[in-house]
Amino acid sequence: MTAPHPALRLFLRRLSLRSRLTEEEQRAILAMRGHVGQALPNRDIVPPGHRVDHSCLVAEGLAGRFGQLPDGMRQITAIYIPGDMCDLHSAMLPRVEWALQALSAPLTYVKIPHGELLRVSRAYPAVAEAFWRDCVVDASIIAQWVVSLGRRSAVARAAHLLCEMALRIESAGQGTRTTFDFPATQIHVADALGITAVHMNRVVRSLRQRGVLAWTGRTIRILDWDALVHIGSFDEGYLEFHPDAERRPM
Amino acid sequence: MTAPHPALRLFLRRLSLRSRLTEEEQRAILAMRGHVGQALPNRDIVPPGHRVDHSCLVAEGLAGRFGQLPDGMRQITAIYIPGDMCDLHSAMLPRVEWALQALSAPLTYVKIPHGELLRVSRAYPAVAEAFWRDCVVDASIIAQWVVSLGRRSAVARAAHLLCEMALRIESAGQGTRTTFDFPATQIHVADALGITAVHMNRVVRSLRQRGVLAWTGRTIRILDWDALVHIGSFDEGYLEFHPDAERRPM
DNA sequence: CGGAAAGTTGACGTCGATCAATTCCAGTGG
DNA sequence: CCACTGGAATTGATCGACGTCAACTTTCCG
Repeated sequence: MTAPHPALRLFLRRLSLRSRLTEEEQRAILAMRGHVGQALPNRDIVPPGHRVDHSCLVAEGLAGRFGQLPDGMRQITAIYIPGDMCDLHSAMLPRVEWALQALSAPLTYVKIPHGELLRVSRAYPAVAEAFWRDCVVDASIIAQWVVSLGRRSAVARAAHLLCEMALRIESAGQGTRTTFDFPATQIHVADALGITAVHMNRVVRSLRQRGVLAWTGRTIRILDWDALVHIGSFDEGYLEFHPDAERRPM
Repeated sequence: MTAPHPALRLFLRRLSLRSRLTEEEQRAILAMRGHVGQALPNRDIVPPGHRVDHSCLVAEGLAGRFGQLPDGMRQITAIYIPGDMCDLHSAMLPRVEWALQALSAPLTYVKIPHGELLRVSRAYPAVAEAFWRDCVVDASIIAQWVVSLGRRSAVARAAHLLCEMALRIESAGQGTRTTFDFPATQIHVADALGITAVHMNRVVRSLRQRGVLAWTGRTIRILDWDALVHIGSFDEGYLEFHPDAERRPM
């Protein structure tokens, strides 16, 4: 038996942030088999309108979930970091209506067949609930994006997203909340915030000039965390860290 | 044994749109016990920042999930119709960060204890997956809202939402896609679309003048479905109707 | 060293916000 | 039966955030 892929350990770490799993359940998750893949930005890893039979686990880099409009405009509806199973939900709804693309060059990911995921989740009810809970956390994050897009200014939206990414990256052990690798372009972030690349640039400039942010190349340094939290009126509650003692199946 | 509440039958109907359940599993769902509640708009049914021990199933009327900002602005992140279990996800994450409010006067709902939901889902893996899938469908809808808020104009957003509500209401057996009861106010819809009530009114006027929509009192009549679909560049795929033959646990 | 993609900046236009009335309507009490 | 009331709907005038268009510069990578 070969060693599990490091990305699976990250995935287990993410699950363990919100769900308690026994040794055995953890072993079962780590034992899932998959195929490693690589991808470059601007080409679909998962194309919309098709049926998929596997979920993609980010191993290295960033991935984004894209909604497309007939006029060519696109909107990112989720950003995934290492340890995120981008489309765990496709195990329940295998016909997908969105696209998955790399936001970094390169992106490394592991394709886990739905068969593996369902086998483990059906063998261990606690794993099924951990997967279910993971999807719920994803939905909770998307709901916050709705709030941002609906009611926050462009600068506030940017600040909020940066806070979110900082904490998620920190909790995944991929950096600290004030200094982390962020290989996406301003264009990608603009597509996530629902603004144009031009305006995104002005937003970044504004945050830079206020001495809140330093964003050079692929690294982001947050120089004034409290200010950023304030600008984005950020409240980390929705990220749902901290597993709950009562969440074990009986 | 008393008869199950009619709302439970609607809920089962909703689940059955996407998941296949055996007779026994269906009976187990219908056997869940709950307490009926009523609510008026503008008062929290579920307040944010608290732990809940039950999920709310809409029986009659409309409910909305609200995100709140410090400055008092609010954004609706989901609209629920009869048969929707508003916060089924709270069974997995009982500490909620949003509020639930009535969008109609009155709203009737059934509070189902998490204990009941978890008991049934742990007894029947297929039910657990049906619940999981239901949450995934909710997330899929929210993701479309992100696309709307990020990249569509106000009129397009309104048209898209109306199409969505029409199909959801039709599939719940509460009307047809062209004529249905919609007891929410323009203010509520504005809060869902991320625009002001004033502009919402102009949007409605525009759709009315184009002969697409008639919205009088609590009834909506869509006079030109194709036009509405076109204006909102609406594609119903994300609503995920039609259960899938391969979705049964083995 | 050359080319493409990303980043950056300015000028100008527009969609939707804001402010401020006014009208409509259901419910309520006299 | 009618005045009264408060929320919703409606409309106009004005303003500002962000989009659009069009350069130009920097960075990256072969």
